[in-house]
Amino acid sequence: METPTDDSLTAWLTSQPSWLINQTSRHAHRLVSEGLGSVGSRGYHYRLLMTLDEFGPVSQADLGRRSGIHLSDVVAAVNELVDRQLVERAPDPADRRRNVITITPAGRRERRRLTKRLAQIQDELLAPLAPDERDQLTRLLTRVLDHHTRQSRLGNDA
Amino acid sequence: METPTDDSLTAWLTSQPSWLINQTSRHAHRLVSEGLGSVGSRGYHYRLLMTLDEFGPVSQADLGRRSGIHLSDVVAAVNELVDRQLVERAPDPADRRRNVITITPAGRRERRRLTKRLAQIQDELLAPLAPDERDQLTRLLTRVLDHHTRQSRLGNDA
DNA sequence: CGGATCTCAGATACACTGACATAA
DNA sequence: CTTATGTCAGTGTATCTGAGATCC
Repeated sequence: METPTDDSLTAWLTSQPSWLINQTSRHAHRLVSEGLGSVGSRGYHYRLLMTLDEFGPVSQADLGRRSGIHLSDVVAAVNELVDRQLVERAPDPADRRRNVITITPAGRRERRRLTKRLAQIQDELLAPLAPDERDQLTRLLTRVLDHHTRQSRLGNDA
Repeated sequence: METPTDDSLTAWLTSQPSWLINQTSRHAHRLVSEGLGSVGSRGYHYRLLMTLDEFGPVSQADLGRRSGIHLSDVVAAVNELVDRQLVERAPDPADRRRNVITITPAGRRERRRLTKRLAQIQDELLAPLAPDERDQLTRLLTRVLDHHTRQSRLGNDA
């Protein structure tokens, strides 16, 4: 399969891992967007609520680093979460540059609701696979992702 | 792992298949974009050249259906391919609504060049996996993707 | 008429860049 | 002076929506 024949070009392309991963990602993204969107949230909102519920009140810069969301996007997403009263933004008296973000009880409920929804989505996404196959896929993807995450970090920080 | 504990929320999230697939897709997409971009092309260009080289001169609507690219995006991408003289656009005398798109010899050469580049990229993408693991991953993703592609088609056409 | 084709303008989600003011 | 923080405006990409003109 290294060199495709001229009468099976698209068949070759659609069997390449990069194509399979990108197309599957489209479906995954669609399922997640519909799932979270049906209750008024986006991926950024969920990731921020998860981070806040686990690591407690933090500054926006910390929030961005821990969640992997760019600082400028944290600003916009936190604005939206504040509007929906799922988090609170307050100046840090100890460091007046900082805004401390705190999740509210309503935010915690929303976070739990979205978590349940996301768990259902995994089931839809991997519907054709048996449980042990799902584990296999998870392990393989984890290794691929770890590899590239480490590669990226070599150039970015440290 | 159905219900995450409160002190491992982000660990739970980053082990979910939807997250693994979406993040891996980002890396795959980056590798493909860099690879094709280094020779002046994008994914759309490549997919269109592949489709044209396999299925011969076709209308833009057909091109969109066969390549899976939205018609409005076919228009823009074909414009760019015409500018680079990789394809030719000519009105269909038999049906004056249609534009018939034909790949040029230069387009064929470019298609072969991009194919070789893309094969290398698969290797970078799956670097941490052994050959049999790569096959496993390909098979699992193919089944997941087939399932959702069929699901989508139930609502779209036919 | 209904339907197909092509084109363009715009929207979305995610990610990133640059500039700036402010404060440590 | 340098660095960190927060904010805003803007870029880029893959995808999709909607409107309109044209033609079968």
